[in-house]
Amino acid sequence: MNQGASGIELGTSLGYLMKEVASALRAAMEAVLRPLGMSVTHYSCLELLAQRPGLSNSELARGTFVTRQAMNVLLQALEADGLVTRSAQPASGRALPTQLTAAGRAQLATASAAVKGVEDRMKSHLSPKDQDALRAMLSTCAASLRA
Amino acid sequence: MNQGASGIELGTSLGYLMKEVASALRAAMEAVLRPLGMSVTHYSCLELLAQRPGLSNSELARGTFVTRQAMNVLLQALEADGLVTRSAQPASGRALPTQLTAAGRAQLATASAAVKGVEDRMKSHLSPKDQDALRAMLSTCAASLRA
DNA sequence: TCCAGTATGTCAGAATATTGACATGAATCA
DNA sequence: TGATTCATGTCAATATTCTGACATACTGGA
Repeated sequence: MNQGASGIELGTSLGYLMKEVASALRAAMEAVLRPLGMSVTHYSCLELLAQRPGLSNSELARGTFVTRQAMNVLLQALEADGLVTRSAQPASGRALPTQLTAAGRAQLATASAAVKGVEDRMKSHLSPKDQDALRAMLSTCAASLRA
Repeated sequence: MNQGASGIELGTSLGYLMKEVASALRAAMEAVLRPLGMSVTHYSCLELLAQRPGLSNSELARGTFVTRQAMNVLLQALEADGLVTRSAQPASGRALPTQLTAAGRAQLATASAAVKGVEDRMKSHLSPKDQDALRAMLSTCAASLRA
């Protein structure tokens, strides 16, 4: 009697569960990254850049799920700290390719190991088959939401 | 060769996928709630309050995954708009029970239907059995992260 | 009883992200 | 060619959330 016929049952809502896991994951990541002096977005940017060197500001923003304005502020800080470098001249259009420096790679190495520990803990009670199934369903959900 | 042995493979990382779905879900919710003049947290608070009347500020904060300070700011706005009422006297301790007003319930009804549409779209390509499996695995992940 | 530990509400300041806006460069098309 | 549309980088203002801090209220044990 607590919710109407068209309401959402929080206890069984996939959306609520998704938010719960995402929130717990973010909190766990913050807990291990804070001692390293990094935020989640900070780490995400470096990780993305390590796997896809040369990404532009806008591409990094999309890959880390923030606006390009927010990523721009972050990139300026990362560049000032000597963790990344941005080309002075655009290779094409206005996009400025970004690369990790040696210092950036070094900082990332520590953070990446810590974050991997968190992710391992998250899936510690899932069998490899379960993990594959979860991956597939999450991809399906993401695709459905984009449509 | 893009990442070290202990690195995270973004393309297959459950954590990254989770963030992707949560981000897409939040964006979709914002898209339908904005025309109604509500934010996601605003909606979440009303929904939680409808299903569990009398929750305190701190309990609402935990249920919507924000700090109690942020929820406090939101509750003051909701109260000023006549959507909720807070007891003047704590029933026990310092916790002040909160209730939805008729106006709050009315606003929630519209929003809840819109959000249900988003959630339905998200799971539109999952069978009922898949949905149960996804729920179970997400619960497992949340429990593992809390531990 | 007293005290340490925990939970809550709330204020203030700082950090972070978002929306809005504008100029620039490329691509598409009539 | 010229015009339109789209993507990008960036600045400014706003909004939202968080961290830090403090007082208050309950709880459990010495």
